[in-house]
Amino acid sequence: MNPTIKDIAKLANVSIATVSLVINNNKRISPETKKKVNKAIKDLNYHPSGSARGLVSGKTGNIGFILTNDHFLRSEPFYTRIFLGAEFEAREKQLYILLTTIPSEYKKGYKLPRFVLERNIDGVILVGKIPSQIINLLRKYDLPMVFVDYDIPGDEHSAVLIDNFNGGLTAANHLLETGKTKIAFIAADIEHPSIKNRFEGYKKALEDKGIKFDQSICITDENYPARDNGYNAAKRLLKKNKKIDAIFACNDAMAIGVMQYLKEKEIKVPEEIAVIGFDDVESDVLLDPPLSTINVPKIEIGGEAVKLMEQMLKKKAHANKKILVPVELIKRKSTVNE
Amino acid sequence: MNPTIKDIAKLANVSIATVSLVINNNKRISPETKKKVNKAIKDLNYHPSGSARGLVSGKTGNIGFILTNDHFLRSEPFYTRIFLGAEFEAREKQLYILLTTIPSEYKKGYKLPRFVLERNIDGVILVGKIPSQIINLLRKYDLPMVFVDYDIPGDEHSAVLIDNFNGGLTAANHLLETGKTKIAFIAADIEHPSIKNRFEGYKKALEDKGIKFDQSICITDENYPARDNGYNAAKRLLKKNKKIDAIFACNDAMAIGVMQYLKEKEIKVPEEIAVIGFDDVESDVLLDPPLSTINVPKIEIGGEAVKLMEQMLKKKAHANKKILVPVELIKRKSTVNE
DNA sequence: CTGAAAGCGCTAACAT
DNA sequence: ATGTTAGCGCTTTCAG
Repeated sequence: MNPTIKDIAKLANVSIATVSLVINNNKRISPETKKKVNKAIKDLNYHPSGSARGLVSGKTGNIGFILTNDHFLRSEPFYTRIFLGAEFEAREKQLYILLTTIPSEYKKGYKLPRFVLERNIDGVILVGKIPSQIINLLRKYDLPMVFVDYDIPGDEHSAVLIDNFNGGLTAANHLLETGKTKIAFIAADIEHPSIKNRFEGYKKALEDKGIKFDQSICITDENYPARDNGYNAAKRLLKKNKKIDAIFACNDAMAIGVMQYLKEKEIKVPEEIAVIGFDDVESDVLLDPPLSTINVPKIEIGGEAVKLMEQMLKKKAHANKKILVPVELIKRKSTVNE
Repeated sequence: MNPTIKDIAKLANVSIATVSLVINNNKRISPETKKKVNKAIKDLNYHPSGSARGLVSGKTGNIGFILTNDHFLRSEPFYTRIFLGAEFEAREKQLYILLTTIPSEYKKGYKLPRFVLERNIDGVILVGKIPSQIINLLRKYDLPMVFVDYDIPGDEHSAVLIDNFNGGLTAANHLLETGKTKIAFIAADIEHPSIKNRFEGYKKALEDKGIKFDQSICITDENYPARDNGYNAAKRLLKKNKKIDAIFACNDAMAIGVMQYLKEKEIKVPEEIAVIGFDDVESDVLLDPPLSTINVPKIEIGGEAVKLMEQMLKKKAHANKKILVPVELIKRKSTVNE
């Protein structure tokens, strides 16, 4: 059986209170007893029980990580990598991440994840777009919350956000610099704040160069930002018979679909149509040609979310801190030859 | 504040013991009181505290999921998808997965993950190759263990294993059926049971066709089964100036590297050299030509591991049950034209 | 069929 | 500086 605090107390000839104080590094304990107790702890290979601690302190050392089903199941490892970054940072901080998914659409009768109901977590990280009803339900528990990649209005929450506006701006500027002027934009769910911001950045870049924004070469109503829909959007775009010389896809998944369509139609990338994506997922380099994109530091984002959460748990950060993570242009052959 | 069992007892006019019995579905409770109590539970939106429950029952409802660092950081989402499968199944079973990584190499002074030391889990799933010293440390805690994709000798553990032998056999047979006879095999860490079994399957297929096994076209000493090393292995293979007409890579990551090398050398796939991998990772279809492979049902494997764990926790399964998961040939253009 | 009471392992007043 | 003690919220004998 595992040793308990009593065993340590007995072995070290002190009270359990003293042991507890030593465990928690209380300063008002003499060096000798501290040493004595620590020796007993080491000798018995003692570790305090998480449950017991949790019961009395109300702290579990766990952080909930909530993702919608569709984000979780995306084939491109975008949110997965954010999770990995979070897990990595959590380990450093001696915390654990409990991951769970929720439905993408709220339905009546929906129950919150068990870990919030049963208080198995100290705080919750919400990643990507989350139904507002669920956010409201969650608000009733006074759990620290950190949003990731979802910019809901209001100021009473913390968030780690991607600099989507600048990303959109940079991507479009890059295409402009390579001499392209008829730049199409494709997306799904333009109401998503992240996508909207990318779109705004794109518009701003055009505006700066004095190029008139043309809604007719923008597709923003595909139903999900996946490969198929990228393929589909490219098809729709070219069916219109507009002369475009570049496509800026709101994410790499769609860009990959675009590339596939262009390859089928034997349209030269980037000479005839340049393509740029957004996210920088693993498989971009496998494409032919490799896909230019805007790198989003996914691992870091996960890490930042956990850091922020930890600060909030220690009351070192206000519950409304926002972190804006910069992005970076990655030039590959889908936009520049050589 | 969250309601406790006392609040329910008060509201329902019963003792807390009765409430507890109702929660745990004890049969010797009258339908009326049961109804009364359940109403109170619903009215107050009560959920028992995980910590309190854990403290007294010794059960946490959490399962540890242990992966080595390098597996975790692999760019191909293989183990990640097994994790997703586990998480998916866990949710069904009202369990939570705590993921953590451990070093790939054991070092003295290594401490087990906090969740085992602090008894935050009821059982542990070990995925991929795990240093034996760590396995031994873990054995001291009497936690149910399920191994995944790692076939350690002995019978005192449960495992979910991939049918690697048949996979290797199938892959090689497929190449043979397309008329290839000089089939190279490339791998890293041939001591890994999974890889060894793939190799054995390959050998068996050759033997069945009466083709003599040729060690000189097998490379089994690359240091890690990643893209770079696949590239490297292909290079080494072709430098030898042997006439080979197919390459069977021990996994897709290496196969992707092979494809890259062949493309650079302008060697036609599959006409001159056919290529087949193993795993069926997402990006296979993006390659040019798309990569034939052996599909490993990653999501299912994670799910099976959790199911098995749950059975063990409920004592419905012996602690030495082995599950062998079948694999499937996926024909794509890297081995067959048309 | 239900209740009283002990106790799981720990923390945090409060004493000394 | 250290010990005593009262719970934290629950399960589980044991009585009734």
